[in-house]
Amino acid sequence: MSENKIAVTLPDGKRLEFAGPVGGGEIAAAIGRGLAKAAVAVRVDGQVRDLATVIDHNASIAIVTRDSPEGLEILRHDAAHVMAEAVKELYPDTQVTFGPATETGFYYDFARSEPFTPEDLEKIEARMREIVKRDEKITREIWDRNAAISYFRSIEETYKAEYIGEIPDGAGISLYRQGDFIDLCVGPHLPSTGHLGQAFKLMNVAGAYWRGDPKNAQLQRISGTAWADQSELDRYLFQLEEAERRDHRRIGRELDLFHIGEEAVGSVFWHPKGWKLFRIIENYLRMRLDKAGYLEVKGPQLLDRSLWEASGHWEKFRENMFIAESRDDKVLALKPMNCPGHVLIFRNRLHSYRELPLRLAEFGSCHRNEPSGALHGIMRVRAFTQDDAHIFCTEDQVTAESIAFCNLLLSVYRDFGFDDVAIKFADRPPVRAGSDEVWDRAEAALRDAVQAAGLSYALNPGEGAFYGPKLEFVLRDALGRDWQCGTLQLDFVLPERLDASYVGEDGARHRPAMLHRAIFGSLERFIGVLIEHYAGRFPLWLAPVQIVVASISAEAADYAAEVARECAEVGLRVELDSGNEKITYKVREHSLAKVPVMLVVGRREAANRSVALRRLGGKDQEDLALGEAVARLKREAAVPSSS
RNA sequence: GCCCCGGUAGCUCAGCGGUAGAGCAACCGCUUCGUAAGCGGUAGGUCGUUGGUUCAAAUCCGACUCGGGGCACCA
Repeated sequence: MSENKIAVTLPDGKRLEFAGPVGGGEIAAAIGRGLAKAAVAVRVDGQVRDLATVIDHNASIAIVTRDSPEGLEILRHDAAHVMAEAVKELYPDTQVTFGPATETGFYYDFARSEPFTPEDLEKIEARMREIVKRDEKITREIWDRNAAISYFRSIEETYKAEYIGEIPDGAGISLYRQGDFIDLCVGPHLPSTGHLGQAFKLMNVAGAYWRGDPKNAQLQRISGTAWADQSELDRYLFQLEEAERRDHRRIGRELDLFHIGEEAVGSVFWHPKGWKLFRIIENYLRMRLDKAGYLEVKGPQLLDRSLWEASGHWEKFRENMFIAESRDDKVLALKPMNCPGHVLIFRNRLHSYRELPLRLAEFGSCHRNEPSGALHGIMRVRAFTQDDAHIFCTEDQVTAESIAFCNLLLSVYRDFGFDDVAIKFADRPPVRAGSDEVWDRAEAALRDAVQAAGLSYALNPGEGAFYGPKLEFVLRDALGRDWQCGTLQLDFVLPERLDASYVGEDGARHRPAMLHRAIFGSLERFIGVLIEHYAGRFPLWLAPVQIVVASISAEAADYAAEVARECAEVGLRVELDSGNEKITYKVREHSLAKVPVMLVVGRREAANRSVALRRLGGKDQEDLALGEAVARLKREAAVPSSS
């Protein structure tokens, strides 16, 4: 009898003994009633399992609750199953395929000849809520593989049958049953559909390929969001609204920064204020690059086909290049990248090892013929400006140059208010140029460098550039969203292909290593990120219009003009509003235009030669002498890292 | 590129078989006013383009185009 005893160890080290094999639910109940209620699964020796799992050996146990990360994932996965059940009830001719949890919810891909309409989504969501109320028990069953295949074939679920056919033979096939709905699934799942709760919402329908391959059938993906409770759901929905309010396309229009039109699909028409912002950012970075020992160059837009053939782009990326023809029948391409041009500049004369590292920088206009579906505002365009540079150096210098670059990049990001930066290391992709030996060296060198810089990184396997491994720098914005902007790529291939060399200490010619690097990636995209990060409320040094001087009545108009002149004289970007609107109207108008500072002047200020300084969104103003206000604003508007 | 949804005045949107409307913005007056919308008036649209159905199309159908949400892509 005593050998049947089961002892479980809880996360806090406490041990519980049971007379025999025991279910996860019973363990939770033994610990406490509250826990039993919140329990959705059990972790047995590190593996998350159904709550009903019977533990028949001594094990370390943790009860997974619905609000834990694992619990939430199970809940979302269940939401997908409940949705599939609802869809099968409402539209029995639909086939289910695959339906996982996502970061904020879940989706399920369905095969159905009729498209799902928004009204269908409402019906499906309503049916899901019913299924939750039915509180159907969810149970796990292990089937024989062939039995499972013929079962799914018999109910005309050909995708499921196909998928099971590819699961390796052996352990049996795990199925989950809830009500009349049976789905192939490894689990784990909630004890019953009632545990899902009602904090979910269907969001949209979209196309998705079976197994992500465009050659396969296109399925209909219904996605939703699901949370542990209603307040979490509400918070998420509010976040979505906030993201919409900050959408750079909306703010770009509201602040008159740029527009995008069908006359130039995928390109940006920069308006005066947007272009001012662009130039502020470009000049800031130019200043940083000058200080960091870069040399700015400018290469041609159109380059001959032969160069792209030599670089390898013609073979690998021609689909994405805009091709042009000259009148003497030469074929040229608009550059999609700056590197071949920089190599041509480098090898235009012989270089000594004493000149290395040589850092050639360019604000390079690049054109890439992106698929139409990929375009998105100014974030993903066909014509963009890279803050590109190529560092030609010896292999020995790679580490030091990489460290210097990482530090420069982090410092630049900080100046823009981004303190949270993640790094990914992308190693060799399946399709690549260069031998495995070269890749071994390149990957090792880059990894050494990032480690030497004292930075931690996550591996991003197979995502390197075709010519070399890369570091990707991902910044997190005010809404917690990630944006990949910066990159550092090590390349031993292109110098070889385009025959770049330098004369070494030994008098012989050597191949330089080449570091491709960008901090913003694309100026257009980075500006889009900035707009959303700041919700259009730029810090003073970035704001296209820093100050509006607004007069209260016509009497103060002359003085207002003088104030504006004083501001402009010290280099502040200022506009004058001495129109005959009421001050409340002016305050509202310039607040909506997100101008950081208003200097309000009326009869009183004109008499005292002072200004009332009002900050964007502020309630009260500060009365200052004109000279003091100007001096203070000038100080505040200083470009960071400029002194 | 693929699937679904959409395109009405500069912007936000109503109209959804009987021939185009509102608010804001613009323009013109009046108002000179102390911190997020003073008042009045005027002008503005071949309803994305194009073909079809109909006595009649912004409205129904097709194609194209642009945009949106995804998928795929992202050197």
